[in-house]
Amino acid sequence: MARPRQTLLTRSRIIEAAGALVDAEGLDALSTRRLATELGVQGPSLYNHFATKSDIVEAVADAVTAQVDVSAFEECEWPEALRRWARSYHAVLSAHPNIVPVLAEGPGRRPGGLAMAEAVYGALVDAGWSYARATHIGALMRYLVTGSALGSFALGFDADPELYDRYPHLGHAPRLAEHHEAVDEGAFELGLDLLITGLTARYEMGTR
Amino acid sequence: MARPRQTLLTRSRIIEAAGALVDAEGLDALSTRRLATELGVQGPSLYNHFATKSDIVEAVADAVTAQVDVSAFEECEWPEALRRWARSYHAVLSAHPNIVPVLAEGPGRRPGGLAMAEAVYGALVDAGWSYARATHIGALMRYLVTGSALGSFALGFDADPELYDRYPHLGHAPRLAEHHEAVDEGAFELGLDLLITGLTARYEMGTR
DNA sequence: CCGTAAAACTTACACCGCTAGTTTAACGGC
DNA sequence: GCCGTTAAACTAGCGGTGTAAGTTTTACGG
Repeated sequence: MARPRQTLLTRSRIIEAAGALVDAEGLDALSTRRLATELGVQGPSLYNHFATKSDIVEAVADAVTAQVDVSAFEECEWPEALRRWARSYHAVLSAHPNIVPVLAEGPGRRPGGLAMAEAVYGALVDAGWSYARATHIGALMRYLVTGSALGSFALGFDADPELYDRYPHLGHAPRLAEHHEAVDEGAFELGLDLLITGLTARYEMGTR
Repeated sequence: MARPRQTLLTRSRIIEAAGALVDAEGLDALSTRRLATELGVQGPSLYNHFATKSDIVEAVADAVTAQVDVSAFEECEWPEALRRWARSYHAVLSAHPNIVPVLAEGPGRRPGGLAMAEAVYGALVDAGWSYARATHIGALMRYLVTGSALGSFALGFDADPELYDRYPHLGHAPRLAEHHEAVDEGAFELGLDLLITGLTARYEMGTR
């Protein structure tokens, strides 16, 4: 086959298939040949639409980031807006856990990430926070959201019970895996509450 | 060469060389052949000492985790102990940033991580925190430490200034890279303070 | 002293990201 | 309506990856 009468590939079709593959089988399953097969095409054909595999991964990551709802910053006061944004962010990452390692490595220059940073940073600065503090707050929220989505803390302890015999306090650890979703949710919500109430207190004290 | 008169490889020698290689050139530079060359040996010889490459990486990660100082939990009240532990954890990860993605994926079953979890969880439970809350707090601290070590937030914005023209609030973003260490430190210290003062308040209110 | 296990080796397989060059179809300009 | 250019698929192949298999020689325990 040479150039087909109707184009087989599109950037968006590639991103969609790559995202589905990552969601279904993880980042390691995303190879150029495998992705091409999924699209009914040969491996190198992808390079007509993306310069590198990394660009494809970045595009998938950006598509996920774009799903985060930042509308709260236009509708609410900053504390409630932060809360709603963080929950949306958290929900999106929970729906696509396999791409989280890419997102956690940094915002990069993905347009979705930049748009999100713009919304958060802008709202905080407009509310009166200093540039430095607004940056810190944005970074902190990112730590909380990506941390809780990246490698479930509870799921890390799924090994055989005898592994914990030497650790007197970790006796319940193997049972953590059963409730890992509740544990991760609980930690996230606790962190969200501590951060936002703490920030609100500082804000009202005038240390912005 | 067949079996040498004196053994060339040891698990600890391999771990040391792998750690140095990762520190110097990043995770991607760690290939079995490259590591073997560094050790004056052929690639597959490593498999006499480790079952998989992943086991080598895990061992490196564990060696890093083992450097974290948890002695504060035996010497201080829990809030100050959390603070000192988190700072030690943060310092260790800052000294070995290239291995952080592995650590951030979860505690796994690495003995160093388990020992750390045991110390933290045990101290919190002994102080009166419920099992669930102690777990949440440990997870939260991990989010903060790994998040701030994983992909510097500030360094993410190193691109060309014109990238930010469309984002009115991100005008200062390119200059973030200059102060990225201060930004990351500031976010970490702010988060640490917010979490610990918030937890102290809850503790004194009796909601443990 | 000898059998066994260990620690290095060589060879090789299947896969990886990606480059180069080829073929053919679509598109814009005369 | 042809025609040069560009685009989108192809095939072939390079250098690299993790690792399995089998070989050789040495060290060690009975």
